Amino acid sequence: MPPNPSAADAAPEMQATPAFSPLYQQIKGLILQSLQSGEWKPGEAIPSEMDLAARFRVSQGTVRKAIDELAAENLVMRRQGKGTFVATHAEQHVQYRFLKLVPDAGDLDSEGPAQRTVLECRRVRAPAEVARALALRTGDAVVQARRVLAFGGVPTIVEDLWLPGNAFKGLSAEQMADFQGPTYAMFELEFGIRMVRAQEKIRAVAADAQQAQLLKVAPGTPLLSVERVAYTYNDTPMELRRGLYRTDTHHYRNELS
Amino acid sequence: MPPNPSAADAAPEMQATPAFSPLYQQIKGLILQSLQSGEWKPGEAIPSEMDLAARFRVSQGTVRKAIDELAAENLVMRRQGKGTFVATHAEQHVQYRFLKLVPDAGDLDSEGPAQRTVLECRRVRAPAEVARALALRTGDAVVQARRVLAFGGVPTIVEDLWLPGNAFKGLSAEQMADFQGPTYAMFELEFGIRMVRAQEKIRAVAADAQQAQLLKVAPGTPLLSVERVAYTYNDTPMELRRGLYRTDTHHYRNELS
DNA sequence: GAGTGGTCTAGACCACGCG
DNA sequence: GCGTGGTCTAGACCACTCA
Repeated sequence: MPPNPSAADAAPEMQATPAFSPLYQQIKGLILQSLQSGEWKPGEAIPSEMDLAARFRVSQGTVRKAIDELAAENLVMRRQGKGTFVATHAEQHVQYRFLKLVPDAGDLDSEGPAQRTVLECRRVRAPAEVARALALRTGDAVVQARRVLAFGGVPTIVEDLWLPGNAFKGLSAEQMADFQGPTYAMFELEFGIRMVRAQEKIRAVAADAQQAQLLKVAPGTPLLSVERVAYTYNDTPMELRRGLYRTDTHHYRNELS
Repeated sequence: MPPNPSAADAAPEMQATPAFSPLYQQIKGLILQSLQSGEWKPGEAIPSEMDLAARFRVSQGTVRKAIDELAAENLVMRRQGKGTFVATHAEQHVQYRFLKLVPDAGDLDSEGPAQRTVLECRRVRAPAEVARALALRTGDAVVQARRVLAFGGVPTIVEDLWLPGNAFKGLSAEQMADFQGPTYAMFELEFGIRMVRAQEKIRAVAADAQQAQLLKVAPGTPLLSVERVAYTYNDTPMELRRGLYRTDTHHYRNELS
């Protein structure tokens, strides 16, 4: 094995660091490419560690360390005795991977799934702010959707979604309403787009008249504003979502370490 | 080496799982005990991997995996070429490890450190709710403190702290105001208590008259209510903190994956 | 019992920090 | 140049799953 053959070959420009990249990072990159290219679909098993080791001509330990990192980033899931599987938003034991709103009391899943009401879903031109978040140009086509989520019959979340028009051609309100399971699971199945990580900006705001009506609260009620940008592989932003959460019976839970 | 000697020895009671525990987990537990007992102080280096391997009579790789997990939990910090160091809230390049409020624009540290105003700091009897959060009994002694944090002269956070009276004997308002650096760093230095992880419950609330005055906003202004329980080793709760954040110029940032 | 991930070892060598 | 953590290997054995 050449000690460090690939890594930074292209442009020998200014770099204080020689850009040393461990073998296992390079392997991780190769596996990531395969994930990205769709060589293995969400929920499927990827080849065994031995197979991958043979394929890349490295030891099993090196593949193992690469997969360890992918598992830590939730891109892949290991199951002892069975194999390593491509992560998916469907059939994941946590129903909503990115939703951190939990009921104040009672079991996490005692509520069951949310009841969805899709109010709107149409193609529009991206406003400047949306375009910026999605790395598009102002005026590019985006799909905009608005919906209300209720838990146990109580409307709790109203949210607006913006999605790049190119990637989400043909997305309809019916599709959003009828699909069983997380919306991100539908994105995987119907559009082949996998959300892999997200970043949220949280604020407290007062409900305006329309929002208040949708959530059945008094206008001016404080609501949690959660602005989320979700990314696919390669740090490509693929969704902007702005949710308003009622926090009288639920709260946003966060673990710090 | 006996294959699995320690682990669950004490009570052979009902357990569907034979409670198999890998060697590296046991080593991790031993290192954790040493951290807990204060054998190594915050900021100090722990023994090298080779030394620990010799001490516990295992291979370096096993120690390494144990330390890997401790590092992942931010209990310990590795620095290549130098050693492995006990994590500390002082001199950590992120000034405030548990504070996720960031300015909407500008560098994260362009604001500099917060200006603290301690309004109150006294011993009281724990109300039921506080006692529950801190695993005390109602009426036990606790230290209660209230303070305002300002950034660039703008009051942005008002927060109440509750600390177990036993562990924080003698904590004074002056101490809280005068200490340079994060409050959690003071807890380490003055009381030998290290906060290791925390859990937050976030809600949107309306400012009452007093809160509004302290933050110089109109009464009724929506504020982020952040209720944090911070834990030392062993999942022992050692602080309850309730902060109210202005979110007109700042936001709570969260990364999901 | 075969196949998968998980643990453990022992040894070699590399990158980094510091004297 | 030495000691530290970091990488890589090769091989043995263990725990889990499923046919």
